Amino acid sequence: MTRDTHLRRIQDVADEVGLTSRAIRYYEEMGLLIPAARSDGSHRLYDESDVERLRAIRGLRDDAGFSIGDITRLLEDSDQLARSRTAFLETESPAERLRIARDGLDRVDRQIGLLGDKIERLGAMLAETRARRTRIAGHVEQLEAELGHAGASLRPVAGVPA
Amino acid sequence: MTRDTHLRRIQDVADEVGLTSRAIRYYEEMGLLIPAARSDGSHRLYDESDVERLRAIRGLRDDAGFSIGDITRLLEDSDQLARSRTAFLETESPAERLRIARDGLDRVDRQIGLLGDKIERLGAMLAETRARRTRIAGHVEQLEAELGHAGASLRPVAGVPA
DNA sequence: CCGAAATCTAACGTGAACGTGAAGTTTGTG
DNA sequence: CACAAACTTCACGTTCACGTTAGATTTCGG
Repeated sequence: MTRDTHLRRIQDVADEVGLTSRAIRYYEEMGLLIPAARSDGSHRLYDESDVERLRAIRGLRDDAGFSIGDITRLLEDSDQLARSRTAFLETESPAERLRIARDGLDRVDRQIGLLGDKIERLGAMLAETRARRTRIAGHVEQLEAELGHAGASLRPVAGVPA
Repeated sequence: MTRDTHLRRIQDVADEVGLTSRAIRYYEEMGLLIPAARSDGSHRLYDESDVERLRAIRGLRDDAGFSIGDITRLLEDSDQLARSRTAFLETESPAERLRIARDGLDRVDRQIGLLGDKIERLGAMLAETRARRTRIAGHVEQLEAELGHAGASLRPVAGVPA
């Protein structure tokens, strides 16, 4: 099971995912991730799953605007899901499997709910903004028609006083 | 033009929009809004447009997760749009009107871009999560079928050892 | 007009999310 | 193996977005 475990150091990883090394250490302090390994000295060493986790953290922070606390809870749910998956595969009892799967379903449903709510509210804002755009675009079109669609160079129009 | 100018005090407004009075004063410090008036003493007095502006601020903060700095820029664009609208209505020159309308179009397009990007990235996250949900739901369904869809009360199934 | 409640300004306090040294250790390279 | 670059662990500093007194007005109900 020991893979081509290509381990990387902190600054390397930080550069790739767009975080600072300090931020990564901070997330570790907050319990968001533990590096896959440490060197003989004690330098942090990250594997590819760590990198993906950091990418997810950055996405949730920058794109979704979630706080570190929110992210902690979301990832805890994800982690529990992963553990559930392992437990699921290791048990033979269908009843136990069902219980685990149902628990997992609840967790993803919570995540979907959070994301969905956020998207919905943002969508409402976007709709309002688009409505304004439509009105303005209408003005522009009509005026361009009146002016004979003269590009950026506007020449005076007969009958209109300066 | 002097309307039924129903002016309200800060705590009243704060309660309605779901902010604290301190937060409202802070937004004023940051230049986000100036109350419609002040009393003979110097208590802040807000009109309905102020209330709507505060509601917008709260939405951008809580729903979209924008920083106060982001919100400042977004509202500056909106304000410029409003001023453009006034200027638009007050000028007779079609050329000038077109220039104003085109400027407005650029501004709403920027806003739409910001919101759209955010929604798109959130949508990608949601899609991933939904995909996971589908897999888990499949497990649940299959297991429920195997178990004869016994609800929450699980009774032992013949042939399955404890 | 008077007292309680609300608001004012001004200033300091706070939690989150890191930034920024300092001082010592580890690692890769010539 | 020498040595600079990268890393380590503290620990204090900073910015943002307000919270929290403090002390002085102002407003409102009776």
